[in-house]
Amino acid sequence: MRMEYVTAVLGVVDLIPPGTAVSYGDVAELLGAGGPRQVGAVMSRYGSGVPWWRVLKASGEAPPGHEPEALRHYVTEHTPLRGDHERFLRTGEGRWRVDLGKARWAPTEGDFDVIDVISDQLERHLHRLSVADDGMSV
DNA sequence: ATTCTGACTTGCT
DNA sequence: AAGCAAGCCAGAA
Repeated sequence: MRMEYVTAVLGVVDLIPPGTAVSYGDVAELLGAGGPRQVGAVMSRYGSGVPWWRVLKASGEAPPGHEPEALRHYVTEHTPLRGDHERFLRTGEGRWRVDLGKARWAPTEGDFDVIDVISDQLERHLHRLSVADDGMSV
């Protein structure tokens, strides 16, 4: 995993405000690089320092293995939820999801400016690498 | 070069 | 609503 990609992803995740969330695929799209699985890989290994619970599956399911912890955050910051999360809190049973329809983060103009800078930097690095690769491959 | 793996997505039952 | 198969993207072995 290129560290430039990692920092780019984390940079975007840091912008996501409390009470909102986006899918892994959304982050990849905002970044204009990589795919959902790449973003997932970054969050899995390097996401501990950022609001990782605000990035989840497109279905609204919390990051695998971190449901309880994530749910505490959602309740605290009033993230729109669907399903019986109350029961999940009490008994650990029951299905629930973040209601991405309502919770999906809509970046402000300022956010987009920051995102543009981040993705531009990333693209420069990637481009430079591809040029280097071409030179070495012949 | 191949094959396997994974904090993914989408489309179809 | 829940499960499944394919597709997808990169990194690792």
